[in-house]
Amino acid sequence: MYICIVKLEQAIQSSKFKNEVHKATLNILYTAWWLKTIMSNELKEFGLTHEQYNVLRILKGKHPEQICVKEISCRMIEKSSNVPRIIDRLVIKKLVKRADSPFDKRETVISLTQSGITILEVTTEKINALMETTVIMKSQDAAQINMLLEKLRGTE
Amino acid sequence: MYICIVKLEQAIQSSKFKNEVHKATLNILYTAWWLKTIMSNELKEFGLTHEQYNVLRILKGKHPEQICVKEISCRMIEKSSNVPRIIDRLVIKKLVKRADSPFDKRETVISLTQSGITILEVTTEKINALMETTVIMKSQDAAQINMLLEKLRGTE
DNA sequence: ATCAAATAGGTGTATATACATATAATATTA
DNA sequence: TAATATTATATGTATATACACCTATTTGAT
Repeated sequence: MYICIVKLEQAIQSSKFKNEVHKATLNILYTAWWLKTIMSNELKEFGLTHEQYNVLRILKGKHPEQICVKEISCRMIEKSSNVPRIIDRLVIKKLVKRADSPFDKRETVISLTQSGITILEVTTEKINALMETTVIMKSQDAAQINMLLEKLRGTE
Repeated sequence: MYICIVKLEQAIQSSKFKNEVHKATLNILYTAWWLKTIMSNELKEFGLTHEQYNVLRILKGKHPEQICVKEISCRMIEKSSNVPRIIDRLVIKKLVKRADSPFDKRETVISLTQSGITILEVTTEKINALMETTVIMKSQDAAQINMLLEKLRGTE
């Protein structure tokens, strides 16, 4: 328990927390940064950013279906990401392609290209392997975190 | 328990998680985004960003002592923030001031101005009030989250 | 004492976030 | 049906993130 308390303190060089709830918010923010940094490090090798990877993952989930920009936005972890511009960069790299929607001319529909599929498979395998060695967590503890975080967010 | 499972699924419109650990990483990333959004919303009223607020808080912790840029960087929640430029904007708003270090001419030391102190007091009070109504969490649950997150990060 | 290495801070560039606005297409409703 | 509101996407601007590189200063080794 003492070691745990030390850790966030070391990370942000501070030990003055108003209370456990305040410390938990800082701990969540710090842990998210830590996770993103680890993943981005791995993605860098493939010229992908964390957000670009998130978009590719979302497209994979429905592949070979095409998905409109709006639907991708809804599924993003960070909602305020500017999806059209992330797509711009993926199009330049030929990992996704844009097309007009046949149903609604306002919509642009996006789908993975073959090289998008390939890069996604390789990176996902790499990231999964990395996560297994870096994020050491029992399934039971993970379930506990899931429960507590969702309790924390309450009704939203 | 069922409600909890639904929540992240709703947030990112997905229910396909490899396992509880994978779900936990997404839950942490999403919850951090959620927390930042709530806080930024409140800070917006004062023309501050989340990161600018973080720098002001760090300066407050040592006030009236001056702190060098490097030390501020070490204490940031998001380590890769570009502190010199965040300070640029705080200087323009006259919330902090720069000075040469008397000990090491490479260093720039930063301190809060009176209006920096004032804005920090007002915003902190606002954010604390907001957190108390938004982040509904028992001290015991918070302690549990702290323990689990630090366990997850392992040895770093 | 001098030179090489390390350190602190700043700057440049690409990408992302946050927010406002613009534009075209669709839906609504008077 | 014509006029209006809404929706989907794109774009513009300020700030932040990520990373490389530059300069001045200090440290350390010989």
